[in-house]
Amino acid sequence: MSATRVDRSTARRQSRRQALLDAALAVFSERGVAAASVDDIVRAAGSAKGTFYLYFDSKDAIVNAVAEGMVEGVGDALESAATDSGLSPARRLLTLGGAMFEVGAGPAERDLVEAFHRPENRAVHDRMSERIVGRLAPTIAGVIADGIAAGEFRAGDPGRAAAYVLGAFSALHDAVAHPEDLGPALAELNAFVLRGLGYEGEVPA
Amino acid sequence: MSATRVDRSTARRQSRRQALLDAALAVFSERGVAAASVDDIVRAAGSAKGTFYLYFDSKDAIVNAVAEGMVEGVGDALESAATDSGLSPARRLLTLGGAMFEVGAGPAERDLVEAFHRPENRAVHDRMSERIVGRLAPTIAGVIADGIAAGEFRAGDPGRAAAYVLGAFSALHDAVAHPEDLGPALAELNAFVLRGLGYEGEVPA
Amino acid sequence: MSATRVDRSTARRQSRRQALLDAALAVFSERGVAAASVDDIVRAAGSAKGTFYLYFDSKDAIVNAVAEGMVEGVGDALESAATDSGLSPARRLLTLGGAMFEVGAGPAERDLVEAFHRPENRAVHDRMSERIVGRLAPTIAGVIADGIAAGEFRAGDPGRAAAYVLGAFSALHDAVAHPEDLGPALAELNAFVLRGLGYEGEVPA
Amino acid sequence: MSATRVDRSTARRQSRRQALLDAALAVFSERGVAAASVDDIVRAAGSAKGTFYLYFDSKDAIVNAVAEGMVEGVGDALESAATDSGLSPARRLLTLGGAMFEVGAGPAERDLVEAFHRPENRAVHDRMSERIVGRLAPTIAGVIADGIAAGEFRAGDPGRAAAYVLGAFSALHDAVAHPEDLGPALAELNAFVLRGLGYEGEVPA
DNA sequence: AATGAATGAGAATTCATTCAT
DNA sequence: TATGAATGAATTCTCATTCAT
Repeated sequence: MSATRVDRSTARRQSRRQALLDAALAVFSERGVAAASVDDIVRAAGSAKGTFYLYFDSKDAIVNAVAEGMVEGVGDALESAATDSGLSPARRLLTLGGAMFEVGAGPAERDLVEAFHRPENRAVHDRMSERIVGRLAPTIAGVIADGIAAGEFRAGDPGRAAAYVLGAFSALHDAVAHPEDLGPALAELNAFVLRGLGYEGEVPA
Repeated sequence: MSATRVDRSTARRQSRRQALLDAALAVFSERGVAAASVDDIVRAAGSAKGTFYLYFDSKDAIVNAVAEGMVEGVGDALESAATDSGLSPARRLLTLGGAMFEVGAGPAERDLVEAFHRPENRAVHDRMSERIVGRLAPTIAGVIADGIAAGEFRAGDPGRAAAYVLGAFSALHDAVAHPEDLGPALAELNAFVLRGLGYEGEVPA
Repeated sequence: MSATRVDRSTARRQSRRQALLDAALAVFSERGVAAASVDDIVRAAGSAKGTFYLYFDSKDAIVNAVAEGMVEGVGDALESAATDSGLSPARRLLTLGGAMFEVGAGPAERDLVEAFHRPENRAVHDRMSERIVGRLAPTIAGVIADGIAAGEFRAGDPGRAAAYVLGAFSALHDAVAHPEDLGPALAELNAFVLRGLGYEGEVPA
Repeated sequence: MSATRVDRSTARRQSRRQALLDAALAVFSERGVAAASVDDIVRAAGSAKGTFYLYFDSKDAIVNAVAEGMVEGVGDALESAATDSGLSPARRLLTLGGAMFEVGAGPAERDLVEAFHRPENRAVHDRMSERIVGRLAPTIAGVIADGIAAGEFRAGDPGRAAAYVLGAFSALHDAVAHPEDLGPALAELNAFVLRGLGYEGEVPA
């Protein structure tokens, strides 16, 4: 009984928190992060200002939480993809790139991605990029090192190569003007990256 | 006489404006753009707050002007390099990349570049990147198109390829941890980019 | 049966109330009254916020209740001492002063007294002082009037004299820097007060 | 010319500041210090909220400034009175007491004094008392020590005696219910204090 | 009785911008 | 042109109090 009540209240607590996160996401994409006020967020979430501070210590905290939320889960998936020893380094790299692109591209965040391209919203975008990049760079460097060892890639320093690969991957969003271009854009990006690393085989689909 | 006076006052006007720009640059690199107040800027410039608004319409305007100032000049140099028909597309591309890296690497702006890598300053960093990118992307796309036509490059859509190239170029700063790594890092980047575009010749130094 | 149950629940009710009072006392002495939030109090009491309002109408109410609690009991003792017709007015006055000093000097409130000397806590200190003074002033005035009638004291208006006496008594805390000074300080205070009232006999120990 | 302009602007600056101080004084006496908001103050001063922060760093700063302002000047007068070697210690002590009573009793602060007796306003009252007492206690102790040396007073520790004297002095406000009682009240207080210190001569008028 | 999540009015402070001099 | 005092809307955050469970 007590457990049930706790569960229920935990559930409600989580949904409140989630409602605030969702609202923040929405407001951030509409107004940009800097311009978004806590007032905007609670208005969108339909809760009182005080409630906000029940769940987040500060505005900064929710910005981080939003970014965190977008990175969360993806990180693990990426790493397991990257370390899947059953695949060749080239494949693993592409899997990584694909997964990376998925970040923030969930059903509800579709238009957020679009919104992040407006200059005033770059800040969060970058905040997330930093987290992702910070987490991915070593992983990618590892895959590249593997590829070099396997004779698949030619590259100088794997760490630096990882930076270039990430740079190119990050540009995908900029390269895709219309959703229908995504397929070709991704294929071209894959080819660009693999060839850049000295891969000479066929580029896997 | 009148002309002289106007000139002199124009000159003074320009130096005032420049003093504000310099001050803004200094303050931005020290505090970050968002945290920098107009007060900070005028204090650093040694002028009154009202004076600021004589030269700039808003704080936003000076941020743009600072970014503009950093891009200014470089743009033309880049374009002329990119369109120098005496060079092969591959060479032109690398020249472009090198020039791009110079942006904001002048003597006084050395630490500004460093500062722009601090997360809170990403906004301007991006603002400038956007301007540079906005200006460069078409140029690069043109060079790539030339390269494809010349049979030097293989690539799908030149516009998208330009985005990837720019992405990789932008990552150079991230890749270079210590100044002495710049040489190798640049060489590797050049190779990465040219190979990524399907270039099969020797990578020019 | 019913009576027993009521008693038991009354008892529990009282202990809850007391727990809140104790917690408030503790929090007030640690943080100061203004800085202490209802949250702090209920956290210290181990009860829920709503419970607080079951026992007290407002934060203000518990502040008064804490003050009341410190005065409570002492008041009666003071009055009976003051009206003990077996003693001379001078003695009765000194008894009063001694009793007054005991207020808030109980075992657990030792550091509270110290805390009340910190400027930010003056508010409660005064709140209590007011209550004590409000209750004592007439009593003291009565003793002084008795003393005048008995030819022991010389003073103009007994009410005003009572105020001065209370003022001097209140200063005892300020006068005692170290606990070991208390003895001499009290003796000097007694002498000061009695002589101030025109008492010319030997000052009783 | 420049000097004149500076003077004028300094003058205006000072008057603005003073207007805020006056407004604060008024608001404090009406609402109490804790309940008074910066909004209340600027509304009363007829200036904008930002202006407030042009002159004071924080709400706390103006509270201190108000207290300071009330103490200011009086302090010096008190000390010079206390150290006027042409007077006997007894006289010097009474002069001190009289001067002390003047604090905050200026023309415009008349009702402030009254207001300070309402419980919620005790905080500033105390803030000022502290400053005054902190400044006066050593001075008074010095006068008492002089009096002991001169054979005029009998007292144990001059420092402790000073505390009692200050306590009694402070009670004057409490003793005076109606303004017309001030004369007799003061005379009685003087007698109380001097006798308390063992003074056996005639109490000076 | 007890709980604690929710409330929302209100507080202090900041800062881009204006304007009288 | 230059000044800098004045402005006030907007922002973040607090906390006493309420109320559904």
